[in-house]
Amino acid sequence: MSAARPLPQRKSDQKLQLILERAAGVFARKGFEGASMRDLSRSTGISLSGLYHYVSSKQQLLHRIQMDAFSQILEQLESRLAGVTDPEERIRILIRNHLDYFLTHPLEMKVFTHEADALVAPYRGEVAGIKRRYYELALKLFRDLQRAGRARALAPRVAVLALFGMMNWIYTWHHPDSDPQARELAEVITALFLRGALTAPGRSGALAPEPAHKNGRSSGRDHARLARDITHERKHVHGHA
Amino acid sequence: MSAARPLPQRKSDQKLQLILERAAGVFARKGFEGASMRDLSRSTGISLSGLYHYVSSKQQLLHRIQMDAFSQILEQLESRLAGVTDPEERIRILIRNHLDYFLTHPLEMKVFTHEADALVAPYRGEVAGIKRRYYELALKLFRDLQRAGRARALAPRVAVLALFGMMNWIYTWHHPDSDPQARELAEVITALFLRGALTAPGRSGALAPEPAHKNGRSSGRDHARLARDITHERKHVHGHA
DNA sequence: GATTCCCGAACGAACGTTCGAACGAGGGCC
DNA sequence: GGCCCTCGTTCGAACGTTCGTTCGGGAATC
Repeated sequence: MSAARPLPQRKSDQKLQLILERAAGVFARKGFEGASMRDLSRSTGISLSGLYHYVSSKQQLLHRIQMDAFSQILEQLESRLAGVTDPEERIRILIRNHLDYFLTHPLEMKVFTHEADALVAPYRGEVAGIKRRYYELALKLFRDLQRAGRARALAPRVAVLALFGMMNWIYTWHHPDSDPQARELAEVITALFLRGALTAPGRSGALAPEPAHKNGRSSGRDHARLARDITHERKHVHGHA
Repeated sequence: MSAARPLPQRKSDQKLQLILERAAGVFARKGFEGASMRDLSRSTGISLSGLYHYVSSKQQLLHRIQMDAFSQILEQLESRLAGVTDPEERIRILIRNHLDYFLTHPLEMKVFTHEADALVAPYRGEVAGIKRRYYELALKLFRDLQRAGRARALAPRVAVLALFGMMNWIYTWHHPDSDPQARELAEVITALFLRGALTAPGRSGALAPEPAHKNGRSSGRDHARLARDITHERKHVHGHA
């Protein structure tokens, strides 16, 4: 999982990797347009002009971050899908894979989710291409589920994009030290997407075809946590009370 | 529905309204940081310095747009909920109301969805406050559904934010002239959120407790449309082939 | 001695905002 | 009517700052 990306050998590769990491952080915090190359210079310790030895422009830097992230997530998904044939299980893998990458690379994920429109002419098309491959794969997965007679006749485009909405929106509210991790998050979203929030209408009293684990605490806790998250001023990164 | 906001009387109020509308458009197209007051000057026909007669700063302009949008959506929701007691129906109203506003004010919706973090100190808190009220209302609606024994024991915070994810993500892919309008969109999302994508496991052959209307066309159409949307270069506003 | 790495200084452009002067409509006063 | 003064409105020009990027020249490495 962490050895998927070839470790940088040469020293200059390491420095480029540092730049990419810090750039993802700076872009995530201030937005692509709001972040300056001087911010990045400060964050990396490399002089402003020194950055241009590794990167040809700010645009290319964003392009590189987005391409790396998408390539990785797509590649990992394809490898996890290999050999699995059950359509429902394949959807579960898609969700789990997306959230795994999301929560292990929150900065990169925010950048390629939130700054999808910031790229211009030459770079834009390339990112759009890999993004399309990803969405088309998801669409195919959903159609296979329908074709197997296991999914409702919902418009596949809307259903799939709604699913991506659930997942891609997470970066706006997820706090790693107080919110569920990838496993539980994937369980909730999978349950919602596949079976919905309602209990079966017939046997409304006797539920529990689902795991239903550790969710008795629908007390005031979530309430207070949500309120804090929505209000959260920009500074407080973690260290929750 | 359209007469909810008092029509501007005085001439200068009309001009302020024009500025707010165009600013929403400019911010939606270029992002808050990426848009300049000179862009807005060009878009309104008002001179750069002239804008500052109506607006005290760029930040205050964004603040005003976001507050107006959120006030309107929340106010309309509360009025639509009045008198309705069935928990499931109240959730349906929330979804329908959100999407109605979304699709009638796509620019404003994108601005307050995408630029939620662009505001700073004095303005930030106020927007956070009204946003919190909205999220807390949604959370209450979901808890009521659970308390009535009609919803699964999912973590309410995650479930509600997943629902908002489905809806708020729409601005990234929805094209008004080729995608479903609010009614159908609300139906799909409501169906997903409440009942999920899967058909009931027992009677997998005989489906159709849902309307299932006009979804026989799971042909290559959606596929092609999705591909186009994901790839869409910045220019092509409409006029789809 | 060539190549890679790195930086201080500067470039021109664009940014948000301010300033002072002009304009036009309106009202009281002669 | 003619006059002045006011007030809401508008603008060109400029302020100081920050932006992305470039350039020329040094150090370090092979």
